[in-house]
Amino acid sequence: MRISEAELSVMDVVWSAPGLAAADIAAKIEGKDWSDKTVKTLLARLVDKGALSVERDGRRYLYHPLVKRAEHRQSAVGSFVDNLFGGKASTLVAHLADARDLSDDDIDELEALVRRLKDDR
Amino acid sequence: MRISEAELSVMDVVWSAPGLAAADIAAKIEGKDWSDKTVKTLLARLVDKGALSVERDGRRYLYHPLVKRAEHRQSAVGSFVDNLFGGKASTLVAHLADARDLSDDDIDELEALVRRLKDDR
DNA sequence: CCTCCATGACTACATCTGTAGGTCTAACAC
DNA sequence: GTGTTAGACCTACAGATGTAGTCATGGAGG
Repeated sequence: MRISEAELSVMDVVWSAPGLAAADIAAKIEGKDWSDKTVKTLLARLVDKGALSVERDGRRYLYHPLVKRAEHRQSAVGSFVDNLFGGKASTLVAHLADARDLSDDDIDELEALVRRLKDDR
Repeated sequence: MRISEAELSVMDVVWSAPGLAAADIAAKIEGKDWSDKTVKTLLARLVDKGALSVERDGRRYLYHPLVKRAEHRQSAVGSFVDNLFGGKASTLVAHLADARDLSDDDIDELEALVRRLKDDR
């Protein structure tokens, strides 16, 4: 189940605040100047795809995520690495360093990850 | 300039062997069971987008990359991090370990990379 | 020369995406 | 109870994408 870029903006809101109605979600979307109709369409598509569930609340619907953000991120990272880097995660990371300046935090995080990985193996 | 998933398979071949004709490229595409027409269409679209250049060779065309693989990877990684991880590279990295089993090689490379990054800062 | 085939050129078409617009209905304000 | 309106429901439509098919044409082979 693929979640498109526009849909992802909607999911982001639902993930961080589950149980909102369409209008509230539309209001909380940042960066995009979308009509509420647009947001409704995206919500409907997400429900269709099984990414969101709806709960009736009087005359409105409240939206809840059916897929977890972490799950989605994981599968997205997986296909991304496969598509662009022939499945080699280290190649991705190498490009990450070029693509954007890694912050000290980023580097620390990487280091911690490496330590964890080495302990595990 | 966005390169779609199918187009990327074509680019992969052109990147690793520039200067081939359409039929040869089609033959070298792995994993996909595409008609040569499909490959031709993708090539045409890539030329349109300015990702490939053509060089006439008698009655055929030879294809050369106009964008470098590394450049494309970098910009793709950039948008990916922005879209999915709010621009935080470390969040991506955190998910990397879960998304796929990293090979020992991957881990070694990661370690080397971290060392380099730490030296630089 | 005439035929056949490899290639290019153009066309096709369903689906997905981004981005809305209209209509209908039920609840809320009076 | 009647008009107003928020929200649901359906429809629209252009561009991107995946996946090909048809037509024309210039060389290669006989």
